[in-house]
Amino acid sequence: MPRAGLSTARVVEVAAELVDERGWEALTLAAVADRVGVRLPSLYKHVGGVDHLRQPPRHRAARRRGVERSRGRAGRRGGAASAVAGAAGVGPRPLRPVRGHPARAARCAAVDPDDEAASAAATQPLFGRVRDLWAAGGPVLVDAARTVRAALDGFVTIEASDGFGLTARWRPRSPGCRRRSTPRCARIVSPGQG
Amino acid sequence: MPRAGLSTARVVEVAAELVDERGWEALTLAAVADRVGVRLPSLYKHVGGVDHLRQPPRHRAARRRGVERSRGRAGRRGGAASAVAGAAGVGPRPLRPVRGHPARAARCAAVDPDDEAASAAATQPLFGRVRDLWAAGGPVLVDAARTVRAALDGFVTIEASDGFGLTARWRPRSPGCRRRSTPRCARIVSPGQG
DNA sequence: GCGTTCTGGCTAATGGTATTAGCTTTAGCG
DNA sequence: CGCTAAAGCTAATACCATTAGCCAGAACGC
Repeated sequence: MPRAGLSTARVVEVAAELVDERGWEALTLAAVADRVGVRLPSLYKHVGGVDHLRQPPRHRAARRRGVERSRGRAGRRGGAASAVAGAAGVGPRPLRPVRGHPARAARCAAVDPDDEAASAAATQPLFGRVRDLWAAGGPVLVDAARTVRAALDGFVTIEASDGFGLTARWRPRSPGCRRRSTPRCARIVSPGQG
Repeated sequence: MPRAGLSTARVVEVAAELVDERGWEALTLAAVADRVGVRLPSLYKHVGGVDHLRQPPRHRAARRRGVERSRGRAGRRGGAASAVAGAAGVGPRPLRPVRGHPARAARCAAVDPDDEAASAAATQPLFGRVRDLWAAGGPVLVDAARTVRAALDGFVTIEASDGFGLTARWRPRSPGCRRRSTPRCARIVSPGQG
């Protein structure tokens, strides 16, 4: 058996590709294993399970960066605010970079809720955009309505599911380290037309 | 075999109870069947499948009501705006009624995206609340940050998954009517700490 | 260079899930 | 009563995630 040369990062990356291409529904270990050219159980040598692949990555690093930037450039244009907003694609051409890339979207949207500075900085531009659209009225109001509707969805859903609670993070196996309990992962169904 | 006297409405209702009590993760046909006192496959006589139970209900009716109200009371305090906001619990005591009731939350959040009037009316109060919190600054800013972060989550996620597209709706079986393709249901993982 | 150890693959097995097919019983109606 | 349609049921299929345990290749100490 030749080795596939996998790593945790590689598996997570392929999973994200899969989600971007075929949506969250298509994210199964079988699909990931198939794509990296390995049998399914082999993935468990690199990731903790399917939940691991569903988690948005690296809050801690993002948090540190966010704090640094917002300290240095508070109040200015640019900095953490525009950086995160730019990453999420919120702006004149909303969501260009994430449209059709759900995994990337999850990554952008996942700001550490405990980091007030980063959270505030991340979302201020969106807030401003909604306000402007709303004030403008007319045809643009449709965009505003949709934006705020999405806000309501996210707000209600997250509050109702775990109230911005924390979830445990998976770590690679190491000797003497038992796997901890399954992280609490709330799922919502995207509200299409019912 | 005595009959359990089920109906589509009853099954959906029990499923919602289950979600409220134990979360979306616990919503399985087995659990629903157990709770209504019936074997699993029997549920297929009443619902189209598990996706049917996950869909937020009754956009059409909500839409009609929303239009009527927003026509009659546009611009006033109350009306559709405060009705939906009240249902969602957005206000001085945010989300009281839905906290711990994810199914109810999904129901509240699911406004027909095509109905601009209803959508706008539904979400205006949330928008106003965020603006006020933001303007107030200080400790309340945490709430504002979290609220807007949730907005970003919802916005980005929905846009990325189906861009506010429509999904098919399930109907009870009838002779000569084949089941249509599975509705597109995007799931997101609630962004806990990563 | 050789043997040991660790790592990353594998197969097999378990138990959960949704779904369909086809049978049986019940309820309702002439 | 007898027929029919609906509402249960069992059985079977085909996924899925997860764990256990085996085996070969790579890395490392001698």
